[in-house]
Amino acid sequence: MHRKLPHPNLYLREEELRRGIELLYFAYRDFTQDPDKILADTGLGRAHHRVLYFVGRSPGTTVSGLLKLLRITKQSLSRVLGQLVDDGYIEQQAGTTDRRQRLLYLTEKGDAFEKQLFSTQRQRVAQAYKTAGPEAVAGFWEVLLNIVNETERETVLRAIEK
Amino acid sequence: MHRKLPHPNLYLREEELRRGIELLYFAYRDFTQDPDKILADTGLGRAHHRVLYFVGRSPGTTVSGLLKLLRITKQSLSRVLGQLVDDGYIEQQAGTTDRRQRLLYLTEKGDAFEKQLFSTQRQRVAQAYKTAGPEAVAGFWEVLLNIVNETERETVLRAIEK
DNA sequence: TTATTATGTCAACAAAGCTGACTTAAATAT
DNA sequence: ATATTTAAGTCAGCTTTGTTGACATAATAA
Repeated sequence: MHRKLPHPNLYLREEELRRGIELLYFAYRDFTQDPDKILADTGLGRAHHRVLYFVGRSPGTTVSGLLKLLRITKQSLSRVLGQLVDDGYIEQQAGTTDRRQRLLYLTEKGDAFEKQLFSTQRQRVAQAYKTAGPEAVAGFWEVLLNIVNETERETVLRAIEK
Repeated sequence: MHRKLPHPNLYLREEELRRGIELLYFAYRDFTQDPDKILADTGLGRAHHRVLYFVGRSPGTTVSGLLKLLRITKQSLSRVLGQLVDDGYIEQQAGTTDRRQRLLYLTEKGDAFEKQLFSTQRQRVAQAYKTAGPEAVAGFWEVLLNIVNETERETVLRAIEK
């Protein structure tokens, strides 16, 4: 594994920090483009994808759980979520212990669509994992996790907060 | 270094792919928030930051170079770039060999502001590099680079296309 | 001389965020 | 019991940042 390592004593140098920033920017730019292409044909956008993704990842999550996770306002979420419900991608159920809550679930249609969107990113990420190898993947996770706000790392590892 | 590795034969499993997707999303979400806070006080936004960043990174880049790099339309760029020029963050010089080109440079003011914005991200990324260690950083770069569109990896490594 | 290229501009529109004000129903606290 | 807080939703209007389409100017290339 003759992988280029950042110099042990110099890995905080500006050049290496900027490389990380740029890679994060370009990787994010390209990895969102796959689902965006599919979404363009439906009436939905990237914001809808996020909601589909996280509801699929954590069925039964609540509206306020999603709000915290996505860090947007309820008015923004409401618009997007309303469309997803109207179009039959998401179902709402009143909470059992707290009936004010709306527990969110993907419908079959929503599940199928999420899978379709995921499959494009799956390919891209799988190819990257495969090319880079398991040790690189572990490093990738570790650095990204440490870039996330410290207070939210636990939440991120659990994928979603209910 | 008892780092958790993805299982060699199973590293393409869905769970591990979704972990990568989520980490990318959350890391991006949090690492953009630092400069956004500063930008909120000026009249500028994230789009302006990107232009400042890449012009600073590659002084003398052209308008069309930026357009390809950022993958936005010239009308979008024009609005943002125009404000940066009007506000004295960026200077334009006619190209020497091709006088139609506008070569872009940060002014002193622009350079100072870019440095201020960068410093917030620098801290975050430096801490993550330090915590994760140099091998992890190498893996982080390698996976991210492989997530970028294959046709643009060279460009990304050169930071910017002129 | 003509066509193409680099840049810029006007106008209109869309996605997705925001603030502020207000409502309803259910759960909690006093 | 009553009052307060919480979860969710709604209406209205605004901002940022992206998009199309049409057209203009100056410089380069054919």
